Amino acid sequence: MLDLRRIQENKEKVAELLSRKGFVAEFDTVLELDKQRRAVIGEVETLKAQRNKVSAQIPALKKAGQPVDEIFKEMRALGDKITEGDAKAKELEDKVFDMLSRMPNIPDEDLVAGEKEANEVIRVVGEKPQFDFPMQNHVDLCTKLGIIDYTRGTKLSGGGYWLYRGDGARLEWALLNFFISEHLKDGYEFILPPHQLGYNCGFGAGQFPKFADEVYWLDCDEDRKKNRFMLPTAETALVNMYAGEIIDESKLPMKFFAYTPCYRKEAGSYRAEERGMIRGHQFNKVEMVQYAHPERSMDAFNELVDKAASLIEKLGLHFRVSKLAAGDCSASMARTYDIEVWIPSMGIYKEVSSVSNANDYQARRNNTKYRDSKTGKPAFLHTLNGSGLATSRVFPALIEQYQNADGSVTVPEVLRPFMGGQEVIKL
RNA sequence: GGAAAGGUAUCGAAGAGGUCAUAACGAGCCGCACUCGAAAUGCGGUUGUCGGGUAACCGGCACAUGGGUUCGAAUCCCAUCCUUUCCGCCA
Repeated sequence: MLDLRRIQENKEKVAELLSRKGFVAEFDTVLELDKQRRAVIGEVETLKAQRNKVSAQIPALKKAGQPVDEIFKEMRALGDKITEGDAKAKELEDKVFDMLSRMPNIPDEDLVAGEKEANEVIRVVGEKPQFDFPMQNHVDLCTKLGIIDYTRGTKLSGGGYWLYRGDGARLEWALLNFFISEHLKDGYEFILPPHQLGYNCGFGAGQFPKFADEVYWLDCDEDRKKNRFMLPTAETALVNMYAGEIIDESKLPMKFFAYTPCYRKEAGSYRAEERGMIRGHQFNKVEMVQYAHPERSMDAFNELVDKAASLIEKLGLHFRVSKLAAGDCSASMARTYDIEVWIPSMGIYKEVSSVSNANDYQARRNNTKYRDSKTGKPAFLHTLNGSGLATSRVFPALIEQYQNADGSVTVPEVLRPFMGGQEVIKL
């Protein structure tokens, strides 16, 4: 949610920044509606003040045996006017709120305009592995090793689902355990949230109303606001934990991580190149979230980027970090860096982590505040999130980058403690 | 799923159509006093939000949520949500 005051004060600047996201801002209507809203509120409040004044005198008048019928008659007319004004104000308020809630977040000043093509690679770690034998892709490797069962996954649930089996399940679990142990070491609090969330969570995270069709809905009430949905990322849960609360400034930054599967429709986004487990309807992810003081959210952001990168680096995988152009950041985010891992068979880098700073965009939507020690007043805090990490790309990258000539796969050293010391996955 | 009770500030809790909503009474927290220090005690402070105003300040709203009745609602009525207890179900 954007701050209407910021729009009021600097319409052109905000419009320019939003245009970098490819969003054509039209503020005149909202501003005009808000002006009307304030005018109506002013009128109604004057009437209410008048009513309150008279109401306060009535008990005394009654006690003194004075006639009140005439006053009641006038008050009734006044009441009708108030009801009318309240309705008008509510209508205007709803319109303003709705319009504001559909606008994307303002990108940070240093982001360049444009889409994916304008992303900037800011760091490359490791090198593309060279193989002195015919390289296999992860689908073939996993199928031959019997560690991922695509056929039976499809049998159970259709396209976009798979089963982890045996050493595959162990490897997946080891990855998650490795991530978890690293976050615990860094002092993040481990959260296991519900996987089914209410509409307000999707709204607060900034994913609704725009992306409400891209999640799986439970229940069948016609009114979506009464239904729950399967979370598309743990961010949707974590970022709403303190909605409507005022957090003591000394508690910031608050650092959390959660493990959940992520459920996504991914309608129409399947491409031939995305075979195997690159894009599924359900994948495992450990998600990090921080609640930060606005003045220190950049520090939190850098910490999250470093954490995500260090995980993939410790796994010994070749990857790069990209600073996303404004248009490639999601609607809710002011700034996003992607960690992208090298998938040898595809010859491209695929996102394994997206680290973002929402600034106060999500906090405004779900009303999460901290008490500022300087002013003593509540203020919106900043929320940040980053995958740490999603396994659905790490797994294929790992299988492919660590493959051996005989079709076996070496287990990265950091994962061995989580796999009972196993060093290699083979038939 | 059924029944009953309930939802008021940081917590406990009173108020049961108006003169008690910043909201009694307890407790907590923050000052200050007393003290060598602490405890105890005493005094003072301690909601959010919206509108107007440079400000001091003025005003509106908020008793789970949304409606209704009324000149006036925490209080009466309706719907929804949630909590607790009991019963049922229990892979």
